[in-house]
Amino acid sequence: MVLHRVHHQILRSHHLFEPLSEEQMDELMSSSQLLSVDKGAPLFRQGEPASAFYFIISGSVKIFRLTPDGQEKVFDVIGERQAFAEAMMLMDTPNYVASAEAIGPTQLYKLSSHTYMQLLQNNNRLAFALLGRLSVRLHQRLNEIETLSLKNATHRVVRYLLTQMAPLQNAVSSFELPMAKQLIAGHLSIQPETFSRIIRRLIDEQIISQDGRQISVLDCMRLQHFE
Amino acid sequence: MVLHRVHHQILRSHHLFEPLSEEQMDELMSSSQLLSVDKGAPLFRQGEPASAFYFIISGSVKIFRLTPDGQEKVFDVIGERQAFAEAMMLMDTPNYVASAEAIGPTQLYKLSSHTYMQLLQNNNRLAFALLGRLSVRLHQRLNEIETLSLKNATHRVVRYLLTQMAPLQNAVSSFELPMAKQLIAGHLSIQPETFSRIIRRLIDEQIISQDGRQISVLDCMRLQHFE
DNA sequence: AACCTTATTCGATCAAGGTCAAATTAACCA
DNA sequence: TGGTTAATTTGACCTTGATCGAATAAGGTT
Repeated sequence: MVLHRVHHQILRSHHLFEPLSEEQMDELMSSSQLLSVDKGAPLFRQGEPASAFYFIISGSVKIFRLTPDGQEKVFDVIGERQAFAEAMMLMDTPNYVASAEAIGPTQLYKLSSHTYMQLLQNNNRLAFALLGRLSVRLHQRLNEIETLSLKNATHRVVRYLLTQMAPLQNAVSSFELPMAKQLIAGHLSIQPETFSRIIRRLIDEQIISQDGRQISVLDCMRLQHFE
Repeated sequence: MVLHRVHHQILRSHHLFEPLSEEQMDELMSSSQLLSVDKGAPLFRQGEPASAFYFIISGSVKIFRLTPDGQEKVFDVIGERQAFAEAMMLMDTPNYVASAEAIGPTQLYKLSSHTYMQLLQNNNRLAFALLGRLSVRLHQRLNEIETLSLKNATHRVVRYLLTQMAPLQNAVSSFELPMAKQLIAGHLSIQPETFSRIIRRLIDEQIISQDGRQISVLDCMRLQHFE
């Protein structure tokens, strides 16, 4: 019960729930369930009927599709205090368009799309919040398409590293890769081997340094203009 | 004036305008302008402040970005009776995230985002219509990302052809490429030469036939499983 | 129709990056 | 902690598709 109150606080700090009244919030929560899942646990599969969306309390989840030849294409990795699959509510297709799986031990809420949709009907601020979210997502996708269109793999990796350090304080220039290198490679549509080789080249050129999953950018200017 | 009435009819048949009352529609139209532009006319450029969205009466418009090396990446081609840049209204960034240019003589309405946003505030059905649009767009982008992630160029071209014939009647299997082959190649992130060669191979294998911009699919099954 | 411009096609060459095999390292679990 | 599995790295090789040059075809204009 105490936990629930903490969770309510966390949920409320998110765009999608902030505009709800206490009663509405309670209604939503009473139709939701808290899940604790292990690494690799599937949350939904592409094609399944979509009746819920999710909010992550702790851990992280990958959103992906399997390509015809069995390779997995990661569209997104969702972290703590973030929602996903919320766009599904509005889709004319009532089925998920991608699959979701925990990439580590994860605690998350499964929320009823139906209940949320009903709340939307009567709360214009809520509709606006959702509109805002969707347009941000759309923008993210545009950027991703641009990244994928970049000529060579090196550009893609460089751009990826730059986006990872973007939200950083100016002072530091060190960050942790948010997922296994395999997954990052998939995200950039290159092979793990190629990713590894490009990172190696950047290290050899003393543009970055690496300690496990920790990356330090030594020379940001050269990184930006690499190759 | 007669023209205007016809146009109103056309606009009203679109999701984004159907839920408006007559008065609201008049209000929106009075803050809009009808543009007639030639091929190549720029409508907006990436980075410009975004205060309007558009609806095409006739002709078509490409949405694109210029990559660092000057190549143009076409995200989308918008045709008759379709709206574009409507997602910009809600973006926190008040600037266009891509550029738009007519790819032929085009007649279109430039509509005030500000006015539309105000109408949104008081019309929940309108908000829902917009939400629906955005989620469709999002889905389109996901599919495009998947296409770009497909290993080889042939897969991309095949998939493109298949999506072009998807909206067709089952009986016929012939369609016209909606834009210059150059642009299609850009859309698929391959070179025009490569596109041309893949088409040639498909013709040689008697899977499709070509007459100018007209493509006929002779053997849909083999197309689907090509290579 | 003659002319000019742009788009498409084709051949030849070459480099980027995928594939396969194998070694090394990191992560996990009892 | 030892042992097992999965992830990462490296090397060698080879395919795909980009690039360059040039020919041909298709549109547009006067």
